[in-house]
Amino acid sequence: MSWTEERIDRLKAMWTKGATASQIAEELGGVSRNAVIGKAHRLGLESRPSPVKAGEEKEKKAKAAPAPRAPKPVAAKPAPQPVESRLSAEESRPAAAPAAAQPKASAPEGVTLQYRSVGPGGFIRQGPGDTQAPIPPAPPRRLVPAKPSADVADKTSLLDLNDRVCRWPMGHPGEPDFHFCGDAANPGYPYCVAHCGVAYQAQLPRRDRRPPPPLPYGGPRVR
DNA sequence: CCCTGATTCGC
DNA sequence: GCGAATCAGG
Repeated sequence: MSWTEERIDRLKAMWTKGATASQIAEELGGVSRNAVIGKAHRLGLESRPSPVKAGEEKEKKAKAAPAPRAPKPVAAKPAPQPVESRLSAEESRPAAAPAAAQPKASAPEGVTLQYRSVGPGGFIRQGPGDTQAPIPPAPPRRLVPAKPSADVADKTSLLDLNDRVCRWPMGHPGEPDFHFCGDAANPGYPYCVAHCGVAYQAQLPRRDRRPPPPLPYGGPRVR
């Protein structure tokens, strides 16, 4: 691969935007992370927080008489670039829960079991044997203005669940109006079609995705 | 180990 | 100019 103007522009844009060299290399394809870094420097792109550079100011030319470090005399391999398709576990996993963070609060007494939401319908049981400090029940909280009396009346409760309704949790366990979606489940799935779409987001390898037409390159990457 | 960017230096 | 090899920190 050669550095066409187009590719250089992309490199510049992404580098400026803060993408890592690895990400840029993947995005561009056909180049290594090192190639990207090398090119970025040759282009005079401003260096970004480097782990190594953090502790400079010392040594400088502290090359008293150390080994001039000769690279392997052997010719370097041409890097076949097998274009292997890899999906990290992160990327291929069903999507994360709508929300899972539990605010800290003082622990009430007499509570022996706590549940922590870790995903749609998923819970991590925390028993007495667990070393981790018990996570107190979520105090009442609202992400949106409370709907005064949007009661659980006609909402799908835990007892209403069966394999024909969508079990996508709405709200958070413990909250007064916590319920489940309850729409007709996508046959074979625990959720309705809409929530399946949220839960199972197949992620193609970055290089196989359609390049995001407008900058900035698909926005913030989740990590 | 993984990741990161910086640098060197043969090509 | 290019980028693999290497370094070095997190």
